[in-house]
Amino acid sequence: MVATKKLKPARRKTKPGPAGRRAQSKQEIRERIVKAALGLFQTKGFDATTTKAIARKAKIAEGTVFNYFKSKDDIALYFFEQEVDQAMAAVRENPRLRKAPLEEKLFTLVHSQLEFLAPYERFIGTALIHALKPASPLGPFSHRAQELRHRYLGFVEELIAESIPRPQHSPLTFLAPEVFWIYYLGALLYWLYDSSEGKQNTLAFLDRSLNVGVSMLRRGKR
Amino acid sequence: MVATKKLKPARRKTKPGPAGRRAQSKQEIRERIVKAALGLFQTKGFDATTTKAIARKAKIAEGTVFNYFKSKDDIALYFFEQEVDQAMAAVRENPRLRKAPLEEKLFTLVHSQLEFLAPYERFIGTALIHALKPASPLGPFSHRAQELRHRYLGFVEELIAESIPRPQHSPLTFLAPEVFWIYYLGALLYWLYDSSEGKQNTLAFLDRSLNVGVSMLRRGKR
DNA sequence: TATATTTGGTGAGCGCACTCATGAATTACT
DNA sequence: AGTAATTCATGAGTGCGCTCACCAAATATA
Repeated sequence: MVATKKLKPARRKTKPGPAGRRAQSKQEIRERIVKAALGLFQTKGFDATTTKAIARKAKIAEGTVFNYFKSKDDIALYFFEQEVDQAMAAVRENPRLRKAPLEEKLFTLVHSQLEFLAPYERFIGTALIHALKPASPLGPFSHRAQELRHRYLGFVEELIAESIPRPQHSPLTFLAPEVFWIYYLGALLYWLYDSSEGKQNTLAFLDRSLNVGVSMLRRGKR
Repeated sequence: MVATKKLKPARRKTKPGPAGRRAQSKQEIRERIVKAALGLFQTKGFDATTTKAIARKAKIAEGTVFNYFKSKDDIALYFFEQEVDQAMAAVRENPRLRKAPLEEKLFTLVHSQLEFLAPYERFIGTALIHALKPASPLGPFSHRAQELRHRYLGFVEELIAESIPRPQHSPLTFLAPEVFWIYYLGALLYWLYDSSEGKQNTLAFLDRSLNVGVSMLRRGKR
């Protein structure tokens, strides 16, 4: 029963400095984890990145990662939350867009998302593959990602509502946000494989397809 | 090559057992695995079912499971393949449907799928949760499930093509199979939570929504 | 029948994501 | 200040899905 175990006294690196308060340190560690994880995701891919490696790079114990994120998928999800929030804010806070046509708002939305993702292209690629696996808790239709998706769809619905007058609503209008969600996934794939300079092919594709889509929405009254 | 024959005391190793042929045994084991897995999925849920338990119930070693299926997800996928194939066959082989309107064919398709799934409701529930996780390799958008999804979408596209004349094709028609895929997922969820007798609410929902959807497709020309 | 080749079941073992009892560092209370 | 209460980093441990070297049984070849 009595195990002669090497009990290493848990040594904590006490920063002698005017050590930040708890909350401060918490925020800092959270950022260290995200930064370490994103770096590894980008260089090694999502699956090949272990939580142990993330912890090592963030200079914390492996278990600590799970004090901040419920799962490895959650770390990636956190990143996508930032991506979506940032893009929605970009649309909302642009006064020029206030009275712009719907297709322009949607273009800005997707464009902002892609800009945010740009530095992490490799990560996005591996994460998307991972996410599209039928069992992925990170997937674009997953339970875990539901809240984020819901927020995004709600926002798109809002944009549509303020551009398409009520009486024109058709069953298609009701489905539009869902369709747009799929559309965004398609655009992401297009973007990932777009090797044109500055991803201009993707931008052109967005422009054209959004025009077609929105005009279909307008015509589709009743 | 040149045989230096050695004479050894003959060792009879042949077990008098009714040794089945290899192929026969293979098929049998495969079925044992599927049956054991489905049983456990249904009673304990997908996640809570371990491959060890499946092996134990199928009376084989754990490793053997992976000689027949690449992963645990693949076992579930195999089940869904049967489901889809069966439903497509039900539509194809029903002569009455030959000249029936599109909405009727689609209704039969989905209805057949639901009938097949009926005895495994609990399993479907847990599997769907599992599958909708962003990282699930079983998920409805996963890489692994891609082939099955492709087959299904191709079939739906065929049905649409033989009902909607070419010149009426619009961008919407192009997207229709993808939309229908989402629609099917929605219907599955509806069905899972439908506590009405004989799931009649789901059937009514299917009837109404397919009528609306198909007529939209017809009107949406050009 | 005797020997060579192939098939495929086996289960210990691996690396993984994730858990948990522990106790040190911090905060709250007096 | 001292002391109690709380927070939370820690890392060995757990159980998982899955791999692999092994070798017996089945089959092919003689």
